[in-house]
Amino acid sequence: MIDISKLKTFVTVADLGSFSKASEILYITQPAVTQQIKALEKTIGAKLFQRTGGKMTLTEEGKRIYEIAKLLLGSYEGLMEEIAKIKKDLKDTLFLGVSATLSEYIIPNIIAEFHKEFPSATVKVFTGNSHDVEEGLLSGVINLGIIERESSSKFVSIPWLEDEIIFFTCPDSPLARCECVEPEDLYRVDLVMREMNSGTRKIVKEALEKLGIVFERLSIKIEANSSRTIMNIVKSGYGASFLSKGLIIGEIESGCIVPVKIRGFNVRRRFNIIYPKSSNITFLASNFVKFVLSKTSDIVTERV
Amino acid sequence: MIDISKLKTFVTVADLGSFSKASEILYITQPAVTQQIKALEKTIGAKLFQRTGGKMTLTEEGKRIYEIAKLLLGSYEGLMEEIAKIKKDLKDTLFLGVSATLSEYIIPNIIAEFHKEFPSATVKVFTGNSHDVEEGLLSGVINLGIIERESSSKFVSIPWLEDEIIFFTCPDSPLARCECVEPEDLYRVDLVMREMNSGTRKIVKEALEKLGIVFERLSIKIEANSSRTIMNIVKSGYGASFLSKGLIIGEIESGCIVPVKIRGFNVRRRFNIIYPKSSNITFLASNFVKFVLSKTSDIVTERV
DNA sequence: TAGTTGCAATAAGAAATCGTTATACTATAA
DNA sequence: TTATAGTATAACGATTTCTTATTGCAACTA
Repeated sequence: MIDISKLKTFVTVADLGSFSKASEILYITQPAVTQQIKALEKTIGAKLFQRTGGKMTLTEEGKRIYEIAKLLLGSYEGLMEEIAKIKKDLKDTLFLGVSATLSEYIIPNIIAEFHKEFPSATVKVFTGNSHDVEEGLLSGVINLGIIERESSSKFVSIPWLEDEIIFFTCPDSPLARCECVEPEDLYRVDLVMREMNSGTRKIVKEALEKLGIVFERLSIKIEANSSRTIMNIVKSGYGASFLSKGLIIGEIESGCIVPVKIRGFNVRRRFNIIYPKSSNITFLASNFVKFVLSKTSDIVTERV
Repeated sequence: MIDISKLKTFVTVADLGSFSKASEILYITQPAVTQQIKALEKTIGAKLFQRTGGKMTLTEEGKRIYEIAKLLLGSYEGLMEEIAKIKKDLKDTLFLGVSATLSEYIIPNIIAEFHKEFPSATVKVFTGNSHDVEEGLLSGVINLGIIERESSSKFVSIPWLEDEIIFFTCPDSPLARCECVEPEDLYRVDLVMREMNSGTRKIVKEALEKLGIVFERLSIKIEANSSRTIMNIVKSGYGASFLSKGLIIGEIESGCIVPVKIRGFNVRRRFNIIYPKSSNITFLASNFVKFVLSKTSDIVTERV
């Protein structure tokens, strides 16, 4: 298979009429040029240059190859330009991998503000569970992840916002009148829950089991993978559910839903900003981290 | 510098959606495919494939590269086709390097007849002195040489026609009446000669010097590098000259010019068909040798 | 005519590349 | 859970392709 660099050498020699001059331009030694041309001539099966006299001139076959070689080198230039563009684009792009919960309340605002400060930057958000985010980070598809739990030792973790999971129902529900219910009362409530693999569901399950609840005995009548869907279901008068405080704080304040305390139930978790230890953090990603921490430092310190 | 084979691999993987399938088509192992794609991704600075799921699908960057890569591979195909054409053309072409003397009488007929037997062949004749022919053979520009003297040990020599150099003048000249002249008589004759580097001149000079003639004292009034010019000059009544018998046999028979013997002057030389020992003789060249020897075997054996 | 100079070819060794085998990892299917 | 298919990784060997050093050749110059 013919090498592009050999063709480049060939064209350069043809243009300059000299092996040694070509070697200077190509930053290789003259014997390397000789060898490359020789190799080309061998694969083509014809002399490409006339060695007679002071200048190297193309043979008839050399001329035929020259024309096509220039075309091919043109395509190659195009390829390299496209690669340069891609590199530039990627340098200006921040790929965020964010858990479903976060992507719905804090992150949109932060991205909007970040974009004001870095107008040339493009931010792309992948929403997925913690595992997806970690995988994306390792494969390089994602620059920065924000997940709801501690990550493995492969990642650098920066603790960020604290999040509280709240039990809530609609104002019409009998539960809404209680200040505080016992864990066992939950068996008598129709529950709306996040889907099986959800981090929220997992942490709620663990917390309830610590309080002696057999999770499987709860009457989970509806499952959904969207927090907003869940909230709307409860808001419209059906059952109760668990969600991050940040997601429902607006609705609580407007009185659409009512938070209910469960005795002994106190679930707080901290979101972590993570990136792989193995690869360096990108310029944009590091700026995003700085930006995010400065914007939320008051909240973080307040709750730690 | 990006390798064409890597691009070929990339496009194949993209088309098939699988590393292992691509490896089969490309006749390499699957790890080789992995490595090539990885190397590409490293130089481009972006993932080209999404590894999620059963199929390998192009990322956005992968798609951008894919389009250009196909263009480039197209140019490459064009290059390979042109190379194939060149190889075919060269296979059907015989490059002969022939001395000036020969190119004027024997060779044209032989080529014409050879072409009848090998109609698809193209024969190209370079006329030049022995040195030029040897150089052309070594550089590969010429496939077969026919020269007037023994060649160096770098070449295979096949003895061919014997040639005799004849002294002649025009019928009106006083010399024309002599059956045989003495070498010293030449000092009194105006001579027409081939140019300095001519093989004919060289061999005549040597032969005359053996007979005691000081070559520089001869009155060489006209020099020409064309045998035909020389013959025409003598034919038109001026002086005398030396030329190959084959070149003037027609004119002798028609009485336009008259051969004159010089006592002790007997110059015969044998043309040699030569090709480099280092490189193999081409198919066409070998057929040409066979053809030429069969056509002239009667003459050759007769004179050996 | 010999010596100098410029350029290409050759030789030999070092470094990089690339493909191979063997093996590990990771999903999906049974 | 195991089996299987497909990809990733590791290590080694072969090839390629540089490099430096040297030779060869031709043109120019004294």
